[in-house]
Amino acid sequence: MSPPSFESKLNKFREACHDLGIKATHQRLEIFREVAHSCEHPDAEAVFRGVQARLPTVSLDTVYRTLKLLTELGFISTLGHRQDSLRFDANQAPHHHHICIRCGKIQDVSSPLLDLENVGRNVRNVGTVQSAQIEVRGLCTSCANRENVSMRA
Amino acid sequence: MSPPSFESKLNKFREACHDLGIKATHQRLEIFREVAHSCEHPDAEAVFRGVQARLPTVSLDTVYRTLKLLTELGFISTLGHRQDSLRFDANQAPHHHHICIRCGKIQDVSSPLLDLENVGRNVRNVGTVQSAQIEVRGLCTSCANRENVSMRA
DNA sequence: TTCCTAATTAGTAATCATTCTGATTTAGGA
DNA sequence: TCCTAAATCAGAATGATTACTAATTAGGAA
Ligand SMILES: [Mn+2]
Ligand SMILES: [Mn+2]
Ligand SMILES: [Zn+2]
Ligand SMILES: [Zn+2]
Repeated sequence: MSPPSFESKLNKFREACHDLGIKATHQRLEIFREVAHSCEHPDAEAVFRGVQARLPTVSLDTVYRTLKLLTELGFISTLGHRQDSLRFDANQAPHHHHICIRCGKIQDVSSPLLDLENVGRNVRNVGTVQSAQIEVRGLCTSCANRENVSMRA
Repeated sequence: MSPPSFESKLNKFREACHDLGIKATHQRLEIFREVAHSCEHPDAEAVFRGVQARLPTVSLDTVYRTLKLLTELGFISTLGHRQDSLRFDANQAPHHHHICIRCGKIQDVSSPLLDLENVGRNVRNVGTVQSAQIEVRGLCTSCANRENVSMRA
């Protein structure tokens, strides 16, 4: 099965807008088009520049709002995860991280799953490997427990 | 082998300062101590507050400068990437990324190495898994080629 | 101990991605 | 077509970070 065409995605987006009672504006459609047709993993500014060629008065704010909307609806996703500020780590052993999506707690995860040779074998065709890190997102045990308690109520 | 003690790391840092001709100030040592003794992956502000308890007149500027120094010297590392902007991806198939440390190019990497069940098994003790993403850093093929050419010169 | 200079301080300003504000436009149902 | 809430726009604000400034402190070689 080939990946769904952009046109079918666009129609899904129109439907979603209709279902949610939000407007399928030119801006929204063009912003989606811009991201969908890029293989560059563009940032908001790059999307803005691309869309500006077709909609000269589009505002950066609209680009940001629409990218957020598309992300929330699952039509696109973001790369990495945004935290409020840069964090520092004195643990220089190779390890990975579990980030709680509720409380923001970051815990170390060590795993033989991902050593550099193993990754290098998988990545050989795109480039060299200097470091690799897994970022796992989910609930930490205390947040997960709290969740369970409230579900039982 | 057990991880190197903080005292031995501290001595390495003192040596590095000596070798580089920079001063091993109280502030630098205390800031290193603060990060090294934290398991919380603190941000600059949190390090600042911690150090302030011992050095009431320390400045935030010094904390930032020292964290940067420690990172550049490889005594600590950073987590997340607050500097650059968020990037977006319309490829909704599960996949990972290779980020070129020279030119910033981001390429898709698909790998059976990391499916959610596999990760979940490894992470069970710290929490639940909602998503997981590998970020591999290294040189893209064109940057790696350029590197080779210049090494041959 | 002395001395030189790097480093620190307080305070302020610049930077840059992102978000907010308030006025204006527009999508799309009636 | 008309109408109105939703969306957009331009520009200002925000917040984390970095970078100044000029005066003061203090590391560490001699
Ligand atoms: Mn860690
Ligand atoms: Mn991708
Ligand atoms: Zn949590
Ligand atoms: Zn490259």
